[in-house]
Amino acid sequence: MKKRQSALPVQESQDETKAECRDFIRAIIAEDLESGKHERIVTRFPPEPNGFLHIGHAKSICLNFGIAEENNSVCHLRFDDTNPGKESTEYVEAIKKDVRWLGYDWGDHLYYASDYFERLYDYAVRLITMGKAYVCHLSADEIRAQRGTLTEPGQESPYRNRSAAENLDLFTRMKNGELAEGSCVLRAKIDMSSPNILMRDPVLYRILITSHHRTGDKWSIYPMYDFTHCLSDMIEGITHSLCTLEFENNRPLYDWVLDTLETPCHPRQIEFARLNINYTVMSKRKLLQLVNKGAVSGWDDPRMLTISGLRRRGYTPRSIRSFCNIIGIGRRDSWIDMGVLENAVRDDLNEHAVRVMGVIKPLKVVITNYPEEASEEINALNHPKKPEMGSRKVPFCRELFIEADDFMEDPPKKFFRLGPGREVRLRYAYFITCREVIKNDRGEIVELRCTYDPQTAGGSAPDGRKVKGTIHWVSARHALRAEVRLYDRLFTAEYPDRDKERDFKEFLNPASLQILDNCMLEPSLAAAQPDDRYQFERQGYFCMDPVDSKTGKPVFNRTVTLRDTWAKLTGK
RNA sequence: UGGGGCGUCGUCAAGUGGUAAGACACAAGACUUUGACUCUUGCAUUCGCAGGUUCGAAUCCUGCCGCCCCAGCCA
Repeated sequence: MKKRQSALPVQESQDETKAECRDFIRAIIAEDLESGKHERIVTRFPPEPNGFLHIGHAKSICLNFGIAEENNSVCHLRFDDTNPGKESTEYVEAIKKDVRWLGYDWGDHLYYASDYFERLYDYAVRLITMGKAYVCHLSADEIRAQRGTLTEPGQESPYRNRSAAENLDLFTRMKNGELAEGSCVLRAKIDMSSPNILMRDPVLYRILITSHHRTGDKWSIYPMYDFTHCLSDMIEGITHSLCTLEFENNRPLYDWVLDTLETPCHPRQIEFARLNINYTVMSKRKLLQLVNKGAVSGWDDPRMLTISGLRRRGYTPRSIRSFCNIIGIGRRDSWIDMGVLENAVRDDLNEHAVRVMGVIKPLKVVITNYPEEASEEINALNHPKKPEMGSRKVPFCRELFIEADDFMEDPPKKFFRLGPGREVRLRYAYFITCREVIKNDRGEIVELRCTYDPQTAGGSAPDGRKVKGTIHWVSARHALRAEVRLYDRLFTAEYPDRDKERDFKEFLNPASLQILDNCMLEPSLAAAQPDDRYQFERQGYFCMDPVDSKTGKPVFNRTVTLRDTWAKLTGK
């Protein structure tokens, strides 16, 4: 028999999103601290500014900045900007904004690999002098052809054994822009027969006659990742260089550069599994394709799992940190269900979001026994479990809107909402009974005629009678018109990029965005500010779109629905 | 097929020789003026498979199977 322990009744702060459970990386760090190997831990988050950050980066950010926080230390933000053709300051600024928004602070530890170009060049010269690097005139195709295969060793370049002096001269001319792009590269002299293909004389520098977003036209050669990253880590005194699993093959090269150069310190590279979430794609390259193709409105489209998309969708930084904490750090290829991310926001918003009433698909209701010109102010709680969050007044009058889905002419069993002759409660207001269904020429329901019971003010009956259903409503006369955008997953396939035959874009979900133009919200929402988040009771969490909202006509994005047992039951 | 990794519930994930934590999902029930929230209960005799060592193995050994990464002048 299996015994499950129930959750411990530990009271934790709502802001507690730090990892309580120690992953293998934190275990290594704790060990290095205890053994005295390091007195202080320094980590870094090193994005290339060639796109916007996504939820996968958030995992790395939470790891690196989280470890720094836990150890009273610092995490550097370093831009790995060594490929000028793809990078821009626009991306740099977007990345800084996103890291800050997530709640992390790099203090004055903002760095750029491009700041190290001069020193990197000096290290390259040193390698050449040591006879550990050479200028190679083979074309890209020739280098590929001579690199060998997974099972066959590579061929040594004919340029491999020229003198250091000659190499130095050539490398200087590369630097001075005297040589054409593609005419030659600087290569490490390691081992063309290494079983690790990355060690077969990897390219260290290439000529790129491209202007760099920070160094302009100063350089005509740019260092490659494998040469730059380890040295940048070393220069900054990084103790633990955390990266994703696909860089595992690069680690011997990382170590080779630092060992060969006999650098004063040698950061330890540790790899962890990158984040995968189903029904979406994660790589910047693919996200960029969606942006360029116009499949989404931009990097911040609320359907994108970019940090900026999630922000616009209504996710809170706290919910993203909590998500990163929940999924953990490991070395296995894993796929996280989209539902885990959604749960993280739900939990957070359930705790903090103000409740309001909003009708997304309006159906008019006329309370026939309510005086024509009358109206009243009904008290409504901002949060049912948190009286300290206060209450507000919601106007009520003869004509209202209710959710079209809350009425069925021929309701099935267990349908607790409105139907002909049925009585339900209007939240915080009165019991109403449906007396008549009005249809148009096409037979569509356009209006309901109901009566209310004045005795049930506030929503309870003095005679003690119960109603099964409580529905939300908005006064027609006072309603604030709004556009509401409902989002569904961006892809129809669980693993859109797993299919080798078909392009991932073929799996785009044509119904991922639904725009409802004629939504009716309670008037208190007129005070909503861009990015404000609410729970529309019985519907979900919504946030005011900061881009497309206009005065008098706000746009609300649905962050996530509420859990809906009824929909699940009816198979919707 | 060379090298490097990884295989514990549907999905994540603890566990590192002493007899399978936790979370999500799922199921049943309670509560409910949100079919929400909350609460209660259930949910791996078994750790990719097969052998072996041991009083005792998810943990050690051997063999096999499966999945991921590497042949950019990307990062």
